[in-house]
Amino acid sequence: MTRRSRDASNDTAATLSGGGTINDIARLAGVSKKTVSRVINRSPLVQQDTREKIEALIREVGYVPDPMARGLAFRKSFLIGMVYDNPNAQYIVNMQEGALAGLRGSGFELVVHPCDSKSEDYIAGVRHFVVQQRLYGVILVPRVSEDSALVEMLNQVGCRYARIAAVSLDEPARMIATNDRLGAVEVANYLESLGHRNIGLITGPQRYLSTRERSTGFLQALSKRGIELPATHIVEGGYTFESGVACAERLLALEPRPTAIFTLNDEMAAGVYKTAFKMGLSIPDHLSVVGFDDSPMASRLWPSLSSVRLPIRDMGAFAAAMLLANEGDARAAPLIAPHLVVRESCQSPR
Amino acid sequence: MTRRSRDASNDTAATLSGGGTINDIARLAGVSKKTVSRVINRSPLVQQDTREKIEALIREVGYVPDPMARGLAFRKSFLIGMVYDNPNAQYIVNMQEGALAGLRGSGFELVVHPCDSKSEDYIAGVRHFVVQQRLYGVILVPRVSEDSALVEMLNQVGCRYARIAAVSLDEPARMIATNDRLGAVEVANYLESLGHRNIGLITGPQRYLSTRERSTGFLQALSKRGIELPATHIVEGGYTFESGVACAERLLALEPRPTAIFTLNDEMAAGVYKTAFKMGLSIPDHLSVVGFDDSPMASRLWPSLSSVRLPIRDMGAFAAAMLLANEGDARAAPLIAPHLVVRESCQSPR
DNA sequence: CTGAAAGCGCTTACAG
DNA sequence: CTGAAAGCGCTTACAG
Repeated sequence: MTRRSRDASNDTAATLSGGGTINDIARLAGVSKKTVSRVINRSPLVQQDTREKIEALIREVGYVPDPMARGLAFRKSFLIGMVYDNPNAQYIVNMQEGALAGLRGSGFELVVHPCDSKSEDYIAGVRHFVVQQRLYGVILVPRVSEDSALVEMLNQVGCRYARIAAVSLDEPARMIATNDRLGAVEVANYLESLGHRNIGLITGPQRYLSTRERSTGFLQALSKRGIELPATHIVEGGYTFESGVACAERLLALEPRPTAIFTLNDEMAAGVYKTAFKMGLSIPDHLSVVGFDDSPMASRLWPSLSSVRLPIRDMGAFAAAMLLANEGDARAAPLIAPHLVVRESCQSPR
Repeated sequence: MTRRSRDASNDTAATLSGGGTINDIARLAGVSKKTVSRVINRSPLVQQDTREKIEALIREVGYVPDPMARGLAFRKSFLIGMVYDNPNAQYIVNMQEGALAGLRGSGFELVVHPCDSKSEDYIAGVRHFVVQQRLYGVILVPRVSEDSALVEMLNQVGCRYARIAAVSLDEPARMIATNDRLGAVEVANYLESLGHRNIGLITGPQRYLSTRERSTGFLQALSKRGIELPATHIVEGGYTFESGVACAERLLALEPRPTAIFTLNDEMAAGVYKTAFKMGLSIPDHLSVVGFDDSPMASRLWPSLSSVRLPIRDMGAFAAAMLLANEGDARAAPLIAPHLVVRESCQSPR
């Protein structure tokens, strides 16, 4: 009889559950399933040798607890959601990979939720997602991470979250600040050190936190080195290619013409390239350009574009680890530092 | 008493389950929970008016069945996996969006699983993912979709799948063929109609199905129009930017120099741009270029790159719908047709 | 067409 | 430190 049920559970193992149930382990170990449960959940209330015996058995049988059964009993799933409205595909994919790396070995999986933060009812959509799936927690990617109404809803339904944003917006244990400002400072120092004095800046929409942080960092650092950009040299784009083209047309019509342009993302930098080429200006001979994001395109443009890189994968891994940490263990993420990747798009003005 | 429990279940609704349990609905409707279960699962064995009453109640209360409880009883989760090793981030993000669109309203969610198909044990990784989560099904994206060992494992563990590949590799109900060949035919006809006769082709690795399909379509279509490419004009790249640079150097050293180059992805087309510019060749004046993928970069390059676009979002939606369909309803996806997006990178040879 | 019983594989709450 | 009972919210298998 015991034999029969073992065989049965092994057959099951081959096609369904991947190593029997908690009952199989309990029977094999000669303990109650509650004790096995304690081992699974790392309760300290298990005798050392009992624990080791059970752990060996679990490995041997290849037993993995069923997340749905655990979730049903816990009233929380073993799923982490990633909520995003970021149009930068590489950003999303890198973040996913990082999050999964942070989840590795925990039995948690990542479920994705793209959304449109401009639609009125996107918060209701996220709410439904979180509540129905009883998500353990969610990772909030810019720009949804900046939406306090979203965060309020999550607090209301009791869902944990980790916010990723250009600067800290929340308590450290729920926040990953990417310090975009530091990246922009590095660009300012780089351009100044090359000898540029007549510099143009193309920003994103001012309602974006990233825009405000990057602009502030850039302008303050220039100012610290004695360079004040006149208002004519700062134009607001829309983080799109087309807006980059249009803003570059305005900047490059100035007299004297700026010798360098910093765009707050790579999309707009590509737009600057287009305008410069159309005007017969060579990069970096006549114009130096720096972007932000280090998108795949940056190294494909010709000449290749110097750009600020954020450690997106690491950010995703920290965010995931933060969500899994116990309340007590939770600590702030280490300092995230963006850095400028120098390529071929800049030189000293002539 | 009835009142009290209603209130209680509403409190719960606010923070946890989003609208009570099956028992609440059953009590309110004055039926057994089994009958409610039949309504949820669209069983025909329910009287029309009973069904309507229950459906109204479900809407009113905002009841949504707990996927973990259902999954535990069904022995299958309400999760669809997406398994990929494709380095094209935009492809992945579009596919995710499409899959989610196909899943909308079904109560299913999408869980992602990037992997490295070059590593020896990636199949074990996918197996663990599928078995532990008891996935309902998986979407297989190129190139993992081409791996018959992966598919064999999935059949062995009894997991449904939908494969996306350049050409049909499986029974129609499990396959979404993207007909890459048709896209390449269109490019051949386009270049020939512009008057190009001396054409270069940069392929991907021959072990990739997409490469074989695209190459075949292109060469056959040219042949049909009386153009036979000599072996010197066909070079094998690695689908990378760098390989595009190197292959272009070889092609552009030929005498007479080709007037057009077709690269089997956009990454390599960007490499051709770089080589052409370095040699002082202007695009499209001296050289016409066509890519494949219609990546975001295609429209950002200067001049913008003509490229073949696949309806990736739709493919994802079809794949998801296919997985949810019952065995009987399952039917082949409609014909997927890639098409050439014409931009500024080609003109007649002079 | 409808329902009472048993069970999916875990955990919590309570004893000991 | 360990376990028996009850329960998480559903479904299957069996009756009627």
